[in-house]
Amino acid sequence: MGKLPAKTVERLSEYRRTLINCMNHGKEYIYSHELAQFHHKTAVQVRRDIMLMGFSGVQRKGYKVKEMIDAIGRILDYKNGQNVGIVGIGHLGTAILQYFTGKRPKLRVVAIFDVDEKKTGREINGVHCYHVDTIPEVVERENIDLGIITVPPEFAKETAEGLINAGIRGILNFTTVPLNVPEDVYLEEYDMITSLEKVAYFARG
Amino acid sequence: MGKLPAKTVERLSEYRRTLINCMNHGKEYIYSHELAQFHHKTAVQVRRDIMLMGFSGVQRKGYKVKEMIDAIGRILDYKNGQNVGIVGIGHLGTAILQYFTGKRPKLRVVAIFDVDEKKTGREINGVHCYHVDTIPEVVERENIDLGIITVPPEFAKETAEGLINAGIRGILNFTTVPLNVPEDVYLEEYDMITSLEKVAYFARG
DNA sequence: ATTAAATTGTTAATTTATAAACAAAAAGAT
DNA sequence: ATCTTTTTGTTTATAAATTAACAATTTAAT
Repeated sequence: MGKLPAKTVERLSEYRRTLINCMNHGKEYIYSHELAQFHHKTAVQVRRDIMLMGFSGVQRKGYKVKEMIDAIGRILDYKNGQNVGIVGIGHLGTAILQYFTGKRPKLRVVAIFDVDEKKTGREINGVHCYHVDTIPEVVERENIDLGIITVPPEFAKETAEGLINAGIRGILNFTTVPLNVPEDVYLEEYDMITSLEKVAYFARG
Repeated sequence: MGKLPAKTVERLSEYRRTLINCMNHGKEYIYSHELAQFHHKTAVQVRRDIMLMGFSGVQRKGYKVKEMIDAIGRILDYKNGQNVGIVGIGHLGTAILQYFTGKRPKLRVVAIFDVDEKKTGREINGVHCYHVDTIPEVVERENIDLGIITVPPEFAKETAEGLINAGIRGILNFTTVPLNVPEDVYLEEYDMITSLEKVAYFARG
């Protein structure tokens, strides 16, 4: 099946977050305009995204929450799940690790890496912490597909290279250093400073 | 002066990051295609962004790094700077705080807020930690324009309301809960799960 | 039953964002 | 000096994303 537009994928992920919350509150159906309001989007856009993923609602009743969660899962989740490794267990790495535990069963953080001997060899949040030097073996053995990089900027490049050589398929880079990856590795970069500078720019007249 | 497109503002912020790095390495001029390569963009886009902000380069030599940093500063930085408050000093809040210290003199983290008595009343990374109950006074007294929310999801809504009532102009929300803000408050939301789910989706065939 | 109101699904239009194209100018080579 | 190459700046074209428009359908009300 052909890939959906990146923007639609992002929104589906956001919708699912809200839908799960709705389900936990016992909500059975949801209208496109309700979902839209949560995410500051238009109802048309929500319906269009839903159409693109091949799901259908019930006219005059909206979308069945539980079914739609499953439908998004069929798009976003890989059959047996994907394994994730986090490199750099400082504050940011730990925040991400905590964030994930128990939230997305199909995205499992199965290993974390650091250089600090106070951390390596121990478990943090139920996940074993390995030394970064063991990335090649551990990525192979634990079948890790995706890497999250939260190391200090000066180690960003070599960390990425290590992960790529170990056979990783996707990288989420939180360092301030832009990376280069081969064509067959998907790279996503996020810089908090940019986000805040954007807020700062638009938060004034 | 009219506002630039949001995408251009984001890229200018990213360019500046790289330019500062170039300057620190003694680089005097940079070509549009060099800057483009760093950020996985096209040279045309870089030149267009530069044009939109009203800056000019030197033909056959490129852009003067130092001058361009200043030019971006005239766009992104507010005259006397803007003050920032972080609410929630868990791992994520601390990571952001560390990230910022000494990096952007015009974006000053002047206060952090928490409920934990082990943290309130003390200094963390050189910034005083206040109890969240004192947000109204501290925001007023310290002239805080921008708020970063890194509290547990169940407190996201009330935190935002508190900041808004205290007169904040912009919010960067890192919680998993979508917020609602009045028209005159700029809101930016970021969810790590969405980023990783996007990577997971595109990192497979 | 009939009508009115509400909501989905989809096509068409619009807007925004990106890329292509190319003139103009500067540097260097001949 | 003249020509060639390189790179900027800007316009025009293309592509992507969003919004508008509206038919189809269902529910509820009269």
